[in-house]
Amino acid sequence: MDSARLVARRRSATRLAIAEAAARLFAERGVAATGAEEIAQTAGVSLRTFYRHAHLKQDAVIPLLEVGAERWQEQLGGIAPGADLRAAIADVVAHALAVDEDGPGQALTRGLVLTMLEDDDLRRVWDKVNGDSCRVLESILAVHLDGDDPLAAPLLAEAATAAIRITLERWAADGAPSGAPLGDAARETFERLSRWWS
Amino acid sequence: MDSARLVARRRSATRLAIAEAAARLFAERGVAATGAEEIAQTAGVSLRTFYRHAHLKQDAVIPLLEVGAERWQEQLGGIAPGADLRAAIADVVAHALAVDEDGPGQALTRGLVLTMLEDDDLRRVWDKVNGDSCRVLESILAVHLDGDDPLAAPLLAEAATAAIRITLERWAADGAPSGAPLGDAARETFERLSRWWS
DNA sequence: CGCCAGTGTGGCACGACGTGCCATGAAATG
DNA sequence: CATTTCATGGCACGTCGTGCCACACTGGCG
Repeated sequence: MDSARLVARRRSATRLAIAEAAARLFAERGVAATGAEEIAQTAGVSLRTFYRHAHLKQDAVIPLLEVGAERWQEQLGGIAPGADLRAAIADVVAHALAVDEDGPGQALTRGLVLTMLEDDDLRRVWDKVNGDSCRVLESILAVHLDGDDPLAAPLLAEAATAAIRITLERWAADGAPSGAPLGDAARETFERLSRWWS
Repeated sequence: MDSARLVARRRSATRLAIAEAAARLFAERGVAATGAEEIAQTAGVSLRTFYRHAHLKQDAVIPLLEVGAERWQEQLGGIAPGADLRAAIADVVAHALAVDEDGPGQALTRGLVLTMLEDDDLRRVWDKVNGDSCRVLESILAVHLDGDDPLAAPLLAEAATAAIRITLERWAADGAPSGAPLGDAARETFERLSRWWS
């Protein structure tokens, strides 16, 4: 029973090892100039194992972007049925980017985002991750407000993911966002995108 | 001098032939079960020529999504410097989806969007196309309103592309959008996403 | 008319990618 | 200790995507 958790930890550990090796090599030489065998060797796994965890070579970095994704799930699942959805989502957005504020992962994450925006292949991965996040969020929101407006869920999901994406892209490109914490910047962007409705 | 235009027409003709063949085969068997050689043969070109027009096998359908993209360019370029940007973009959004209203391309386009949303590989292409459109639009808008708010261009671009995307996805999935023309639906969605600022 | 760029195309070969299949080894269960 | 389960490794194989060269076509120039 407890073994399942242990196995899952080992799985995600190798996934992270592969992701970090891929991120480092991609940042150095780009995706096209990095062989899959090379990433696998750097991560200390076989080529076959590499492709078990990453369907495409470029997708190897995705686990690095999904840290904290499980936080979304529970935080969104814990919203009371009658609560103010917009305010609740604003909290989720702010909290999503407030993770490891000033932590050691800051520089690493920033370098990863920069690399993904510059490399043609990784930009496609960036678009896919954002698109998937938007679709997942929309399906979760649809449960909370089924009935009334069919556009409510898509628009709210779009506003939330766009706020996170735009904040991250500006942060990665322009350096620190004038000193304000990332979470607050994302919340402000989201509020600006969604303040017009109740 | 006129030859350049003629050559360009021949180029886009073969591009469209490849795109239509790919769209048909992808809809029938999916991307994974369709060989590149098969698409090339259906389009009447060589395998080498196919890969000259589509860097990736899945990207072969992109030209079908870019019809009318050049209309954006000139329409956006024709905006007066002092005009109301939000209203102008609303017109562009509405006009973009009003193209060949009730035309023969309606059913074809709807089938293509449906296929792209269902197939895992094509959904990545869908995300890429939308992301690229958003980035191009943002760079164009940045020229029109440089100076004041650095968030204005990203947010406006996001609202415009999201409005088009959400309208198209709902139209493809749920059938006709309760009788309203696509252009009007997209304009309404955009207004709703962007009405809060001047 | 003949020669010469420039350009789109086809054919070939080759490296890289991604997967199906089976064997191995380690950990949990009885 | 026997057995089941699961992640991994190794191998082979088909497909993808590209670099390179040759060919055909078109338009300009002496």
